Amino acid sequence: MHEGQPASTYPATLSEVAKLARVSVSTASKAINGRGDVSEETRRRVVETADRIGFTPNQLARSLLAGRTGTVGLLTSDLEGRFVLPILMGAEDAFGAGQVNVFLCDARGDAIREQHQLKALLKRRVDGIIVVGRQTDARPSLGHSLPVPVVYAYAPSEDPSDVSLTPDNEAGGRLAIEHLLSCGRSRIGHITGDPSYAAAHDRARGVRQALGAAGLELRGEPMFSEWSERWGRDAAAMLLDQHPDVDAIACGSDQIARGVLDTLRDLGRRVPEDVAVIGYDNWEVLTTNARPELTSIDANLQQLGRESALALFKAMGPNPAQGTDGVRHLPVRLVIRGSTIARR
Amino acid sequence: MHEGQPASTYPATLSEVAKLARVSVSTASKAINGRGDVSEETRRRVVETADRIGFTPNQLARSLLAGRTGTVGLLTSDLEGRFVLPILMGAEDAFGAGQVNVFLCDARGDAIREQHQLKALLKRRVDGIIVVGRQTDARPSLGHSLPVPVVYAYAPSEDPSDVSLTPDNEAGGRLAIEHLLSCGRSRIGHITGDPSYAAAHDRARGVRQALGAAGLELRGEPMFSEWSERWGRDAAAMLLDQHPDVDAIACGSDQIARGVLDTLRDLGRRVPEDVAVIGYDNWEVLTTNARPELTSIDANLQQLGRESALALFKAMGPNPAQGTDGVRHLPVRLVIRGSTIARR
DNA sequence: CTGTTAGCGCTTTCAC
DNA sequence: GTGAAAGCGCTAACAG
Repeated sequence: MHEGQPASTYPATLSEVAKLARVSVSTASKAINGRGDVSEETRRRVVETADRIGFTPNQLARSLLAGRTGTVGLLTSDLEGRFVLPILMGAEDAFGAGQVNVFLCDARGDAIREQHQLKALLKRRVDGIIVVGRQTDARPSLGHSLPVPVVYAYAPSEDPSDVSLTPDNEAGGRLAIEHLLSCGRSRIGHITGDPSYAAAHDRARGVRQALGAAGLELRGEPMFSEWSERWGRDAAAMLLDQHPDVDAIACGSDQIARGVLDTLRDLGRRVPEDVAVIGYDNWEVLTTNARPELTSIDANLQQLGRESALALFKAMGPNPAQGTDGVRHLPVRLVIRGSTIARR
Repeated sequence: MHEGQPASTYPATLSEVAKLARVSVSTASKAINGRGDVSEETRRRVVETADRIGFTPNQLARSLLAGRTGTVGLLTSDLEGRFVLPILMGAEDAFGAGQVNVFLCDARGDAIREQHQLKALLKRRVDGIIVVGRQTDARPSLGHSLPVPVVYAYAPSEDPSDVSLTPDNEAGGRLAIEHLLSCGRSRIGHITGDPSYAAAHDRARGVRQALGAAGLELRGEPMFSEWSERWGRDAAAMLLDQHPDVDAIACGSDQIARGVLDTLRDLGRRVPEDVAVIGYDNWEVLTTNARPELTSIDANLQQLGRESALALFKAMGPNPAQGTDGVRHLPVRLVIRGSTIARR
C-alpha cells in the first residue's frame, strides 16, 4: 500500500484516478466503494491506480452529499481532563475506531466561549454533541433548538428532558460504607471536600443511608472544606481528637484520603489495623502509591463515555428513542486495596 | 439572536435564506460574509432572515471549495493526557479560538491503530497534524509522503528532517542543580525513574553537567528504577544509608520526590533544613499537596503546545519556512516552593 | 448593486 | 458493465 505523494502535491481526486484507469468517475467511485456492478478486472485496475497515486477519498465531499459527517463534538469545561479523557476514549470505542472522529473543544468554563465552540461545531455539521462538565452539579442546558442531539456526561443538564449520564455518587457513598461495615468497622467518620459540589453532598448522603440501614450513626458530622491533601491531614487530626475511637474514615476523594493516611501515620495509628481508610475516584497516581495502597471508589468513567456515545448514537439514528430522557446515574465500583484490608 | 429551529428540522441552507429574502444565493452569500458590494438594506434583510430561520453556514461546503478545512489532527498515544491536554489547549490558543478545530485521536500506543487514525484524518482533509507522544524518546516518523505538514510534540521524530518540539530535559537537570547550589547545597544525590526513558538519562546528564561546572560530584550514581513514589521511598532510604551526609536530592519526577519526602520524614530529617528536595514535572496535584510543598521543574507544556501550533501554522502557510526543521528543545522553568527554601 | 454561471469532489440515479 | 448527468451547499468569477 503506497503512502501517497510528496507533501507538496495536491491530494489526488477521483477524476484523476478515473482518467488514469481509463474509466468514468462514476465507475471509479463504484469500484472503490465496492458498490454496483463493476467487472472484476475494472475494479482491480481502478483500485491499483488509486493506490499507486495515493488517492484518499475526500470525506468532505462525501459528507456534503450524505448529509452526515461521521463526526462528534466533545464540548468540555474540564481543564484537567481527568474526566474528559476516559470519556473520549470510551466514546471512540463505542463508535468503532475510525468510523467517527471527535472534535475536542475546551470552553475553559466560560459560557461565551462555550457558545462560540458550539457554533463552530454546528458549522462543521457534527452529527452529535457530548457535553462534559467537571463537576456533577447540574449545568444549564444547551437548549432544545439545536439541529443535532446532545448528551450530557458527568455534569448532567438542568433540564430533565435532556439526556444526561452521571456517576451515581450516592451509591458510591453507600458502597464505601458497606465495604467498611463488611470489614467489621462501625465507628466511622466522613471527611469530604468542597461543600459547593453536589458530589460532596451526594456521597455524604449515601454514607448516611448505608450507616442508617445498619442502625449506626456517623462519628461527628461530615466534614466539608476542600478537595486537598492538606484538608485531609487537618481534618483527620480534628476527627481523631474529637472521636479517638473511630475505626474507619470514609473520604470524599483520594486526595483527602492521602492526607488522612499521612496524619494517621504521624499519630502512630496503623492502617488498616487500627483505622481503615477509603478514598474516592480511584485516581491511580494517588491510590497505588499510597502507604498502604488506597481502597477507593471508581466512577467507571470510560464506561460512562461508552454509554454516552451509545446514547448519542441512538439519538442520532433514525428513530431517536424517546424513553431514554432524564438523568441516568451510572453504577460505580469498589476497588479494594490495602488501606481497608490488611495484606499478607 | 435566534437559536435555530427545532431539533427535528433539517438545517437551513443558503438558498432557503435567499429565497425568503428574495435575493439570489450569491447575493445572500455576499451579504452574510460581508463581502462584495451589497446595499445596506439588502444586507440587513438577508442577515435578518438568516437569523430568523437559524441559518448556520455549512463549513463542509466552504471547505470543499476553499481547499482548506480549518481543522487539525492531534494524534496521540498519551493515554493519561498529562501531556496532550496542555498541548491541546496551547494549540487552541495559538490558532485562535473558533478558527481551527481539533480532531483528537488516541492511538493507544498501537502502530496499526495510529495508521488507521492517520488515514481517517487525511480523509477528513485536516490542514495539519500534531503528533504527541508520551515519552520524550524519539519515535518513528510518519514519513514525508503525507499531503499535510506534521509537527511532533513532546516525543520528537526519529527523522531529523521532521519538525519536532520537545522539552529540554538536559537544561531541566541543570536548572534543578543550579537551584540547589544557589541554596547552598553541595552534597547532592539523584534519584530518577525508568532507565528505558530518554528523559531519565537527559535529566541525569544535565544534573552531572551542572555539578561538574561547579567542580562537584554527585553523591553516588544516579539511581534508576521506576517513576513511582514507592521507588522514591526505597531509593531515598538507600541513598541516606550510603551517603548520610547528603544535603539535597534531585528527583527525576514529582512522584519520586513525594516518596523521597516521605522517607525523609520517617527518618526525622527536616526538609528543607537538613535535606532539600526538588521534583520534576510540576504536576500540581503532587507538588502543592506535599509536605512541604515541592519545588519542581515545569516543562511549560502549554507553551510547547502553542509553539507546536505555531510551527504547524507556519508549515501550513504559503511558504513553509524550511529552516525550522529538526528537534527544537524548549526551555523549562523552575518553580520554587518550600522543599528547597524554608518558608517563614 | 444584483443575478447567472461554473465548479469544489464525490455519489447516485438512469440510460445505454 | 459502464458512463453521462444531476446535485450536495457554498463561493467566486463574470455579466448585466
